[in-house]
Amino acid sequence: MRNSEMTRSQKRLAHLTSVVREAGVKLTHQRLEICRELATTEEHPDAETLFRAVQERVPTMSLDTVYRTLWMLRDLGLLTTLGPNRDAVRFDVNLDRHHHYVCVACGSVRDFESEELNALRLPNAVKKFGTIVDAQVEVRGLCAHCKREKETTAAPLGGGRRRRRT
Amino acid sequence: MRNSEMTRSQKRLAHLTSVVREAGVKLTHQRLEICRELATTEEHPDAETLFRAVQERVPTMSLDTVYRTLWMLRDLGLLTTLGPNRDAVRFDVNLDRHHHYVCVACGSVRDFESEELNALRLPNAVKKFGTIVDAQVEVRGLCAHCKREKETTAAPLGGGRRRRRT
DNA sequence: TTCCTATTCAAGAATAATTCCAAGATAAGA
DNA sequence: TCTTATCTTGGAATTATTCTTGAATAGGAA
Repeated sequence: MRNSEMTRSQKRLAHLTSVVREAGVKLTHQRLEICRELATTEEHPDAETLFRAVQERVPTMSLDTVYRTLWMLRDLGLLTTLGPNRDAVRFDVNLDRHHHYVCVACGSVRDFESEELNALRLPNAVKKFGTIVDAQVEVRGLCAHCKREKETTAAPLGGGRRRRRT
Repeated sequence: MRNSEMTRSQKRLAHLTSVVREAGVKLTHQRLEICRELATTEEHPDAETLFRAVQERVPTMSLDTVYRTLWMLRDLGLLTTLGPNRDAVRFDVNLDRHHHYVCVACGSVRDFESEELNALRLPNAVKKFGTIVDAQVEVRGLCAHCKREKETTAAPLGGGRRRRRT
């Protein structure tokens, strides 16, 4: 089968599995099935939803494995999470129009303002989804502090997500 | 004191309290202190952080009150939460450059693409925060489905956040 | 001011997402 | 096949958030 004949989800699955393998991570039955599920979804599922879907094919699947696999895939750059990756809901009292810089490592968020970004025009397709109350840019990156930290201590893969409270 | 002489945080506090009052919501000691704390912060705190800060001035303050007050303020449009307002972390396997439409009511997320948005230029100030791996637009609004729902049933204020699983 | 009462609060129990732990399985190289 | 480092599981542990219930109080009325 030539690449051009593969469906979108087939391509995705091939990409997922090849990157996992190349990273030297064992491609277990469980992980393969999770990848399969991820490859076909056009949604933004949570772990529980994936768990339930995969469980139909692998009845012994555990929720913990789903979580561990998802964080591992994230660490390999194969998926992202929506919003700042956090333990708790965070509140924003800044009522002025502004945008966010989110550190993908520690979850800290910095505000910034930009007339140019405020003026951005949205495609018409968006209006079909529903009403629009706000549009803001979310920039993701590694903040200066975490970058320094990462250069000194290399964390292992799939190390979970929680930043323990101190 | 003229308005122009008020500090940013004084203005914020005045705005918070006046909107609360006008909404016919009792401005209790606890709520006032939470507003005070919110007015001074330039961060994006979680409920626990606010709780600890306010507790120094009001030792009997309960965490539940902080949560209830925050949701109430959100319902009045005085603050927002970061990211899609959710119970669980959600994952995004779409590796193509894309943007999100997030429903503020049900938390559903739709992807959309836009060459114009992909090309947006970030202000230099952002680069000082750290490295940049991605920039995406997050449009918030009320999705068609929730809009319809809202027109038929009006929910009370401060009704919490959780969408119970069905 | 004093009283009334709907609203609000505190404390702890309940719920639910996510992670940890210990012991048994298994992928993949030799 | 054999070996072993890595993985998975089920259940227990954590932790963010909400619920419940009886006590407290803001703000209007007398």
